[in-house]
Amino acid sequence: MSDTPARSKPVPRKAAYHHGDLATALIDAGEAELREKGIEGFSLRGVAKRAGVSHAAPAHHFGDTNGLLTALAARGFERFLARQDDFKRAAAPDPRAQLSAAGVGYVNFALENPALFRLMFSSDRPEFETAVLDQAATQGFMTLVDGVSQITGTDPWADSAAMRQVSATWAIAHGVADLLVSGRLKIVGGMDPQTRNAEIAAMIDPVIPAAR
Amino acid sequence: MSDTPARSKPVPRKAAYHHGDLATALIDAGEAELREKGIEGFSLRGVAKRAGVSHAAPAHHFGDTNGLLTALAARGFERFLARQDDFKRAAAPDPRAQLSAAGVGYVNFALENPALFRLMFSSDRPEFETAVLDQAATQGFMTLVDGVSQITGTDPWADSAAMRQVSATWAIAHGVADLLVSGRLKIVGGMDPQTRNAEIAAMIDPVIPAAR
DNA sequence: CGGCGAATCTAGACACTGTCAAGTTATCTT
DNA sequence: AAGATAACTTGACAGTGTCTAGATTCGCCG
Repeated sequence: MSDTPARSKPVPRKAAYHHGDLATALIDAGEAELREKGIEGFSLRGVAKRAGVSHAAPAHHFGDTNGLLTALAARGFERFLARQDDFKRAAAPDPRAQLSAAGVGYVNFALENPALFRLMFSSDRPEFETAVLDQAATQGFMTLVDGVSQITGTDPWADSAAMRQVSATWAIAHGVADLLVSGRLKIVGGMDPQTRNAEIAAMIDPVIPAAR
Repeated sequence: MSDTPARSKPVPRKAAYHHGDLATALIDAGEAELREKGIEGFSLRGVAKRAGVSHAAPAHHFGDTNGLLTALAARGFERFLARQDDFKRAAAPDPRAQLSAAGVGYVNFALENPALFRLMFSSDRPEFETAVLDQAATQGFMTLVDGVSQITGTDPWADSAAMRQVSATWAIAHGVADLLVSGRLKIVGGMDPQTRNAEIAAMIDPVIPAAR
């Protein structure tokens, strides 16, 4: 979406005063800061220092700290969906296997990006009303609704039992992810990745709706 | 536990300089601060101001901010378990109904104390190695293990399938709670309490193990 | 090609935060 | 009654987010 070679941005410079593409550089730096310090140690000045600019530079691109966190969360949701797609592609094509794979991808993303996951789901700081973030955050739910719909052959928006299955599927994946991120479920957390994913699937699968 | 009339504390004073029982007063103030400002707006100086003492007074009782948050989390877990017991007492005595009620209590506590719930499950700030907090946090898991054990007649510590059912039960309750707290699951969140609890139970119950 | 408006970034200041050190006041012990 | 100890205050320091004003560079229009 942002890879039009000319035009969009004047190609990153090595310039001194004008950075060239500071906005994305700040997002990169912010992601590193988040990963290393966690949400609760996240500092806007620290991000600026990482990017090699003055402490007030981020404000011009993101307004305030929450603005940058909003951008980070939006990018997080994109990667989140991409990670689920990774697991889907590696799974059998039938709808139940696809939904199960998405769930395992959900949990794996959380384990791979714990601080980002918390920013996306357990923080009040990102402004979720922002168009770009709201859309990114909603899209995952839409594909989930779609997945259940393909299995059951019903429209969850019109069938409250199907919508309940949507919620339950989401909840089991999210619950496993969040408990693992916060260091609970130590038994599962300590497994090697392969058997761990099998264990995760074994927890999720019973909740996934049966084919109609 | 702390209601021995004499001895334990010199009975709250109206004194000026020495507060009498500042430690619990700070926990009360801290809980109010947490409720109103959330974790991310929590300020130790704000807590001191609420309690009417100087900004450095809390340090003498709790060390640093994380020390107070640790105490808050510990008290949170006590209330958490008590709230689950409330729901258990109001439910049928058979083991499955008891476990289901505990799950609904789990979610209700989260909805009633969103910031405290996040402190307990989505924050790195409390020191979970602290004896009092570690014990309080572990106790819930123990009763959960016990509940599954009573239903299945097996010992989850010796039966990996039963332990998986423990994890899954925890995960579905936790997932529903966390998604509701963070404002996802708007459909469920918007219901009136009674039908909402029925909906929560309907999501949880299929995950609860069947009787042996 | 030159200059001018606008975008980009820096520098400084302010109020606020958590934490530390030193001093003050009350309680407890003997 | 006096000295020791615990409880609390005051002041200071570095770090934070955000605001303002100023400096630098880019892009465009002539």
